[in-house]
Amino acid sequence: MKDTINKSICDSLNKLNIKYDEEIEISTPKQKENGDYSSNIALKLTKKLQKNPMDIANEIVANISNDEINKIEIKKPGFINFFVKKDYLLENIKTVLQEKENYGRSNIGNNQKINIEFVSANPTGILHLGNARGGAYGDSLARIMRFCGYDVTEEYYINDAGNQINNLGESIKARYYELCGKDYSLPENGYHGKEIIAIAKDIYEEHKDAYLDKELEYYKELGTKKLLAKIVADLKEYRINYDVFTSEAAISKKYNLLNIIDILKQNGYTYEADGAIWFKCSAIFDDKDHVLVKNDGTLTYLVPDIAYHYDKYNRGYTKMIDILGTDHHGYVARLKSSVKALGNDENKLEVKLLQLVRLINNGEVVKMSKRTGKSVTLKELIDDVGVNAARYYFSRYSLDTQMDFDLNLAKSKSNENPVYYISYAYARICSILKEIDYDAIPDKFTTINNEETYELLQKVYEFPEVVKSAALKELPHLIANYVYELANIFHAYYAKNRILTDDKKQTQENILVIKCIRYTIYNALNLIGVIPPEKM
RNA sequence: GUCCUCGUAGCUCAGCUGGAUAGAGCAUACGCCUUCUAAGCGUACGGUCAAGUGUUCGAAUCACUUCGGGGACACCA
Repeated sequence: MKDTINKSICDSLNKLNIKYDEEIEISTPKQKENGDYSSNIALKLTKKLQKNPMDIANEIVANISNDEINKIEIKKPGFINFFVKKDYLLENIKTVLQEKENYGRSNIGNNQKINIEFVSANPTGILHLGNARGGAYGDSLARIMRFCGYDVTEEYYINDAGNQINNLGESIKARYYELCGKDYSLPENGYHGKEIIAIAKDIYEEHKDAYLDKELEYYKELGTKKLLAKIVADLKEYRINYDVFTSEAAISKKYNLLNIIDILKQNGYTYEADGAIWFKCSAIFDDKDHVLVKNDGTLTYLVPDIAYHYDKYNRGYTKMIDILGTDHHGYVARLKSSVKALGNDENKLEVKLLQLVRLINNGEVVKMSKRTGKSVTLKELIDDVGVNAARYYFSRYSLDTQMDFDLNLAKSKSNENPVYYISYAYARICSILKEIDYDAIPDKFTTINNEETYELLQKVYEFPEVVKSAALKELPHLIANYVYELANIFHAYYAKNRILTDDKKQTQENILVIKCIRYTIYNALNLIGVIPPEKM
């Protein structure tokens, strides 16, 4: 419908010989008396034409003729308001019923290759709340973009090398020795999570003290393997299924990290100082240089990360999205610098920063830390409130809102989570359809004529646009909010209108209408990883 | 100290490439179940959009300043 109005305005402008290069904005007014659609084109043209906007609006309107439009009004500063015939809404019912679970799908992505890397938590512990947020965002975005015709790869980067894995190994070893009654102190930066103790216990139960002479390497490998398996299992339960897991160790093998440093050197972005090799990233985007090779000859974390992104670039994506916590924000400039220093286009790499989730316990902020093991795990969250509630909860806010999370409150109030409100609408529809179902699509709808139904259908009609907008702006929460609003309109409609009536034709058409709602709710929820129940 | 980010109703948040009277939910008060699920619907109450200045036909939205919350500033990752 917007297209039709857009075209009408364009035609009118042509007739008037007015040139307007930007896209004409057509919006849907909040107040009903301001029409179904509205344009501010006259206001935009005031400066250019040096004329009163009301006069411009009048001229434009005088040159519009379109039989899909009922009437056009011009309001105060110069808005042009369109009141349109509702036939397109009835036509859209047919579209929804034909497209079913594909309603809302589009091909704006044109098969572009997109890589979304998210969570990527080190395998030194299990996933916690912050990962739940990043996970919900990344996976929902992937689903939305796929629905819009992008070729999306969901990727997890495993930091399975370096210092923190040494610490992991040491931590497990220490716990194992403890169980064997031997003394072995936990490293200063050791991990204190329950899962670490559990791994040590497993070793002890299986081998008693026979493994005391095992090398550190054994503990490292075993720990990484077990924790990663746990992470993957938790993610799967959270309805995230990655396409690719890339391991830091594998990247190091593939590229020989020294070669990466050599390329940086050849491009003139390194220098030596204090016995270390530095990355001259301040010459690009960063405000400080950083060390690549420490004076003891070992590499910093930066090198494998640079190699990893180099590898991603080699895989030919048109866009790569990294989702990181705001605590990594200083890292972005470094990373982008490295991309550019290696001769790649840094604009293809987009870094999304999510505000960290603060955990509240008994009214006090708890510092979450994997090292100390103080946090709420993803698994606990899922077990306590369910996947649907958790996914919805984290999908409904934009990434830059700071969230306080109170697990007790979340548990006690889980019924207040809007996901139940939406599910309830879905279940109500399913329940009616269990009574009577009807499939045949009529050529013409003859019984639909009340405002609530049109409002409902209008919302359904907007769904594909909302999906596109969510994909382009990379904002999954638009979907979460949309489907809530749809449920809201449905509940109001349901309260006022009987769906099963004495009139057969009317009942049939009502059934078709609520089926549209059902498909739309289902498709929308599916995009944010929520599966609505048919019964509540 | 430098940089980033956030500040909208009592609470949790939408709205942000500038548009018309700033929206929901929760909480509070009051209504609505003989009929398809009351996990629902409706009404009321609630706002100097942190403060200020600027940009312009028009600012919650953009720019600058100030104040407040959070975060980052390692030869840790």
